[in-house]
Amino acid sequence: MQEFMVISKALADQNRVRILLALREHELCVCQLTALLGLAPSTVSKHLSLLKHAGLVTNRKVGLLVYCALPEHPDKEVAGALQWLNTALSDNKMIQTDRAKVEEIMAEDIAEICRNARCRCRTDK
Amino acid sequence: MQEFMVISKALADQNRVRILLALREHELCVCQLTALLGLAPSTVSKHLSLLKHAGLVTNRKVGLLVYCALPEHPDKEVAGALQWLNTALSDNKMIQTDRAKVEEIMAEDIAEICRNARCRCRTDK
DNA sequence: GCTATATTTGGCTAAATGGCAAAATATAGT
DNA sequence: ACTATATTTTGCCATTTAGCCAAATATAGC
Repeated sequence: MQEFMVISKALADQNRVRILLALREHELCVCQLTALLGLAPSTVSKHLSLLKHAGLVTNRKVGLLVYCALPEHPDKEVAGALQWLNTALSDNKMIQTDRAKVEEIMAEDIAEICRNARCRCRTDK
Repeated sequence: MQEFMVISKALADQNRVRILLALREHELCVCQLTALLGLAPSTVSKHLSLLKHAGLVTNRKVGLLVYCALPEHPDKEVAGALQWLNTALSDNKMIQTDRAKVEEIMAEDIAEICRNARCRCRTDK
């Protein structure tokens, strides 16, 4: 029951749900997800840590970047959760907008994405 | 997306999940659910109001009693959620214990159940 | 080793949430 | 109308949580 509750609490946040659905299309690094959601990097990192702890996301480190993906062999609790997301939200407006935004992000230079994510709220040069 | 989030937040509490799984077997009134969970009636009522708002539960009033049940024709978001609960938790220990407890509750006199629910925390006669 | 950069961790604040008790509401029986 | 009783609403408190910034960590390139 504990495992299930960790998963259901992980799904109880819109930004985390958006992350999971974005990862259906592509493996994405933290700064790309930061660009998608428009949040502080530390906030996104915390969301990802929670999702990972729930078994909903896996990590792969490549140089400085941490790439996130959906698990390849999820257990039945996780698989059921992801299936629910798919059936309930595949045709959702916000998710479709996100999908388009992810395509833009994939097209851009990743260094540029990371820089923008980091400096998002600075006013000084 | 808003509807989905209401549902996912409704599932992010253990007691609400227990309610939903208990209702698979029998329609139950508020005081029977109160007896099952061992919470204050007002707390259970709040949980039920939330579940109802999410479309996960329906109400039927019979005299003084309010009977709760799973929806007969859920939309796809709700149906997917209930399906997830089923696959993830059918063989869960706590849920099986709850099932047994519900059988006991069904066997008892309902007036007695209600009285105990109401007086659960009084120390005086 | 030093610097740059992506991510994580820690500390903080504001808002949301789950719990209870007490009061209010609704309905049945007298 | 009055009483009893099942449920809901309201008000309160303690805990959790999502967000940010600043500091710490990890890795790559020099």
